[in-house]
Amino acid sequence: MDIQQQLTETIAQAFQELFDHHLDAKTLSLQATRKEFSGEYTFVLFPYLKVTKASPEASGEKIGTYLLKNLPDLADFNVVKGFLNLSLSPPYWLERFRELSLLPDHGTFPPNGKKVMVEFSSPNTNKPLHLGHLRNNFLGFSIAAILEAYGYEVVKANLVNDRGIHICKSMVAYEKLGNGASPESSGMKGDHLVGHYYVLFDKEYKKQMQALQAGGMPVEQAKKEAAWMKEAQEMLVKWEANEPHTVELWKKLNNWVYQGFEETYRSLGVTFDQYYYESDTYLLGKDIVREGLEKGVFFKKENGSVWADLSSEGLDEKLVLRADGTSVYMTQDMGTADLKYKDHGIEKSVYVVGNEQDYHFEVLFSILRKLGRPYGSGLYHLSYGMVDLPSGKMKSREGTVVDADDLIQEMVQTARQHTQELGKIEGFSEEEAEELYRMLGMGALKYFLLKVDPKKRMLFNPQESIEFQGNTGPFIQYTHARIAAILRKAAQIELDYSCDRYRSYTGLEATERVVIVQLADYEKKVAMAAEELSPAVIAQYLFDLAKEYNRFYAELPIFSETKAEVQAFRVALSAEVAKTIGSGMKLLRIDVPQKM
RNA sequence: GGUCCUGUAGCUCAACCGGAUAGAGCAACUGCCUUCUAAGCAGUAGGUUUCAGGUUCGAGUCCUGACAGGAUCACCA
Repeated sequence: MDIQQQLTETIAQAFQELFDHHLDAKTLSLQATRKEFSGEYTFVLFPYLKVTKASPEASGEKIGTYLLKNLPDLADFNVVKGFLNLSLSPPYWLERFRELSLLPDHGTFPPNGKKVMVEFSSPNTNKPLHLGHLRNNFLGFSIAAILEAYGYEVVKANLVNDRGIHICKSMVAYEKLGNGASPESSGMKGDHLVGHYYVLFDKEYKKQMQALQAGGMPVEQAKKEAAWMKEAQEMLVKWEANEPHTVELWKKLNNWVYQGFEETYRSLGVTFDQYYYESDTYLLGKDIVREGLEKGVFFKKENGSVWADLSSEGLDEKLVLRADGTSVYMTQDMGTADLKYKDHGIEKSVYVVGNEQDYHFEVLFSILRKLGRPYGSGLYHLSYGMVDLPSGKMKSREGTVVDADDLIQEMVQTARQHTQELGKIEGFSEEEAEELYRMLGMGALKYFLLKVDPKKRMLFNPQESIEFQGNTGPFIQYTHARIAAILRKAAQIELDYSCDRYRSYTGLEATERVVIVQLADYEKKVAMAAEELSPAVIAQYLFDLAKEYNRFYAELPIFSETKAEVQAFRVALSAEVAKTIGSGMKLLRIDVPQKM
């Protein structure tokens, strides 16, 4: 039985015997003891003073004494104000550590037989990826790993938005100004090339709009009347009508974009199990509209448009089908939800999409539940905040975006420069050094974007760039590399640090105990990260673990320690920390080096 | 205007879902490399948790109301 459970049950017993009062152990909770007090777990007495009919101090003393008598693993207790702090014995912690170190995959839960789909990335094919997409990709890819560790079978899906007016804009500009340019002829990556024409479209479009307005046309009308916009609209109609030339152009540009994306995904290390394309799914969902009408979930207005009335849930009416019978975003999202279920039989579905679409997903999920979909209760929107620049929001048309490819390159370059300045690549081959720079640069970038609570907006300052010291990816990677050096040395001197070598160790320093307590918490953190869909939980945990380990590392000697059992224990402790860092960083999809 | 989210140290972020004296990192300052990697460790300084009420043994956390920032409210995607 878990020690916290033992403690709470014994506390319940104490209440029974000392105060003749029944308490359900499940309602009792312990909290971690704050650093400045001694103990590992704390029981808060305030809520029970009416029962004990004594001062907090006296109550604490009584209960503490009882626990001490009845729990062999408890070594000591103290009462500060209304807080009963409990210290478990060194042998308990040592045993706990031994158990952990014997687990082959600490922090990995057994399969729960359930299937979850994580949809993320989902780019538009009219422009390259930027910093905001990076947050999305890292979140989605990481949460997929976390859910897998938590026992789910995970399908990673990418729903590519490859059609629509925005693509047509790039197509129009390319036809007018492209002169048959290609990635090969221009030397540009495919997605950047297409994005370039998207920007050109916008420039020309603005010019045309201004000209019309100068001629006295109202803004709204000018927006629609501008020549290029009309052409883009026509292009969209032709595309939907399967007009060969348009489709061919569309395919050509999209393929360039896909090649560009593939390259970016490769450097991000992101992969998918399933691709969906909106060009295949945009017509789905109309049958669901029919079904909803029959079930009375939707209703038809006089002009023939179909709506969902969600006012009883505090939402309002939402269009699901236009009067002309064509679909809207909501229609195809309903259809795609069914398709996902049909393809994979998932009971849980996570959509990694920015919080600007909170309302959309609230409505979508509500509709699907009303329709009685079997997967309805397993729908989650992992809503994340925007990445802001000091100048405010990123706007692709205004050129204030931080391009993903550029940023990756800069990060690797910064890592290269930093590492070389520190003179840390002795004995590295050229390839090993490059591999390390990539690992550190990407580690810094991923950690930077993942350490913040996904729900919150975050700020990225390009001037200050991303740090390599303090609460960063490289700090954790560094801790891992440090330990790897210790393990190499242990191997070299053939030191045996298996658990029976340190059984006789009784001292257990405070810093050592702190590290063990932290290690023992790992599994719980994985569960929390999975339930809250928050990689930040893991990131925060790893930083704390690394920090505590580094303190231990600075305070206590290992190889110059004379007692064999102490030496063995400290190496074993180090090895376990490295294992946990490796495992946790895997959940963040960050690689860790053996040397740096 | 309606709805939703956010507001914590100069800056970037935590705070285990109501508990102790609100913690880290960066930036600043002071120490520590002849012993396992100083991308590290120890320390100093930095706070009326936007404001005003309320709930209770106890509030950064819950409720109400201001204020500030953001998102959203299209027969757009």
